[in-house]
Amino acid sequence: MADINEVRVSLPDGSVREYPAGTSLWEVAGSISPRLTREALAAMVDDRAVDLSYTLNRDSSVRILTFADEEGRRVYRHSTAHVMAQAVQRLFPGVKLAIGPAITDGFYYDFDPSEPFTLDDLAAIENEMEKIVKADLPFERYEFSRPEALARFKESGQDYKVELIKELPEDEVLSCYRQGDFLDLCTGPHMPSTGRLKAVKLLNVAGAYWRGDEKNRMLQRIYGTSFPKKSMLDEYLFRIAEAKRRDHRKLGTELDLFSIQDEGPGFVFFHPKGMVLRNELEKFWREEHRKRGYQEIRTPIILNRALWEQSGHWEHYRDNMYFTKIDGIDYAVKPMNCPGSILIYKSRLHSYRDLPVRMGELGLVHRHELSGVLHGLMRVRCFTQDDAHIFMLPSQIKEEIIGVIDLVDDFYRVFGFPYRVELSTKPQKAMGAGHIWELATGALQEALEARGLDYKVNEGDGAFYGPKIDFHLEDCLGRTWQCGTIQLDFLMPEKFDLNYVGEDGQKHRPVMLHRVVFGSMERFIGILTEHFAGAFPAWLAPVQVRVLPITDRQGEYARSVVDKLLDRGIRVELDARNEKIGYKIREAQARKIPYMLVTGDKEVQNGTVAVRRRAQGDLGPMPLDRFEEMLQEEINKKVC
RNA sequence: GCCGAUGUGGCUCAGUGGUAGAGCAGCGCACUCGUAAUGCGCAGGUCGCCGGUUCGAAUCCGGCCAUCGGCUCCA
Repeated sequence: MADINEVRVSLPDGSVREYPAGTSLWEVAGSISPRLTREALAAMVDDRAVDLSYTLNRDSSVRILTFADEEGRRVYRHSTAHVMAQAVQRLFPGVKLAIGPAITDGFYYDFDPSEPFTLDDLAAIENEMEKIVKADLPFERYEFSRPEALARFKESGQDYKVELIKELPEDEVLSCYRQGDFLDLCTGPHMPSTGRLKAVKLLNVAGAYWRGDEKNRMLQRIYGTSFPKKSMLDEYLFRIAEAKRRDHRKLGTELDLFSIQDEGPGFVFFHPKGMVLRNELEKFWREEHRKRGYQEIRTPIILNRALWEQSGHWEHYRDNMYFTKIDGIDYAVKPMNCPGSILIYKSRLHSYRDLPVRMGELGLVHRHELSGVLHGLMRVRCFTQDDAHIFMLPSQIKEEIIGVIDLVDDFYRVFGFPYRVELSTKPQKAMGAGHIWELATGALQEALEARGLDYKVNEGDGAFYGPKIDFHLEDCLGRTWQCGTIQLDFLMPEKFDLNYVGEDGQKHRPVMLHRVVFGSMERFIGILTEHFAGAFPAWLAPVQVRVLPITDRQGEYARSVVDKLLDRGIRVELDARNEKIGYKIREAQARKIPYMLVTGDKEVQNGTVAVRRRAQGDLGPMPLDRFEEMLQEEINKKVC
């Protein structure tokens, strides 16, 4: 039995240690290892994050947090945000403070200054922060009652803090943290002192609404990040630079894949090379869907307003739609493909024996997005969904969902994308009764579990007509993109009075499933471009081979090589320009063409080609047939 | 839509009140060359658009358009 003055502390490694009551976490860390003492930032005590100065007065489980822990990083970045706010307040007296949380790779703080910050201000703020770091000011925690806190922040004119305090529960004890001359309302915890900050970088300034609501005042947000080692910061900055280097908008121009012109903001022009990519993706898509029992359809882009009223889009989606009039009658440009698909289903009678009916459509949809959110191929105003609608018996739900999950898995595997799954439930602005939503959500959940997939639940993030499973794929820089979704829908069949004839000869209601795999062809091409940094695998590469004669003596032979490959369906170009071979290779590398075939006198004489592979360099000479065989296999197997 | 920044030849960028520049790409000529840049020459821009100030505007002012970074990961 432990002494009443002793507390038992269980540590993450399963060990239990005893300390005198009143021992601080600082001391606990010290008793574990000197390294932990150096690196400790805060701690988790019984799953609550606290400062190292926190003292233990009862048995607890303790985990000391360092930068290696997710929670530790949050503490580190949040403390950095406080230091930045202190620097800003010193340089811009009278600036009002809003909030300053840690985010995934750093932190931000929202300010309400009299003048917007400029990029030059950032350097000055960084300098001032350095002084605060050098001074190594301790972070000290204070607790206030609500009235005390209110009085304090009212007096210093911190209106946003006052607003925050007013929203907190009446009886709550409020905490503030002070470092030197700076005091901020904050739950904490914080690192022990400002001297722990080693590498800080302020990244950019941007406008942000108070509480993210466009009805509120626009504040000035400063983004930054921090690390305990300069090398870690450098690595992070390198990752940002790498992402910039891979930007699909830049590569799209360089590789002549697509453009977006002032004449059509948010509307993409696909150039011939981009079209090759698109067509290859579509070819792959069609083949895989055919194998899985899908039929392809195409429905009109403009349809009568009455259809959209019936589907509920008029009520729920009007703000994002474009409208037109034909012969004095209202029409809408489709923002989704489902109503069109439904009209095809309804065009004839269906027997239960026909179900499931799987109708795929590469459907062009238009959606009005705010001008400020447009972004290359990733966020556009018109895009092609690789859509499909499955009409099925209620008893087929689970099997069909599993079928789609398998399909998505197969697709992403081809490109080498790992992915995460999320389940989104009933939103605020939803159509239909609660029990139907429960039924639908349960079916999705069951399929996920049957398939043994881990998933995260997003409460309230579903479509207005049903819950959904989202697939978020991860690219080579660790960024995630939402692509595939599966949405279960009991409502559209109701609204459109869909039915099938059952075994009993009576009419019954089918269930509908909406799903996409690529998501949008445009966005998927953008993601692929960044993922491969423009160096597409051979099966997708707009140009697969470029033939490079060394002098114009080999022009005729090079031409015959090109013709032969063209004849076999290879995408090949000839570079017959009067340039040195090094120059031609350099350019072909820059265009990220997978294979270069150098043809000089030796090759003409032996009837071979000297193969150079984009990634590996010179592979030496080989007969053209052997090269072609090798390339065909690489293309057929979709080697990445 | 809102805040801030930006807009100069196909691309990347210089030029802050006095006759529009460079590199790359393109075209021509010479060289006929073996695995990431041969040399010389030529052509190419109503400086995003509209208006204003001025003897004079890419440059200063106003409006518009487009692009870029953002617009709750909540003390």
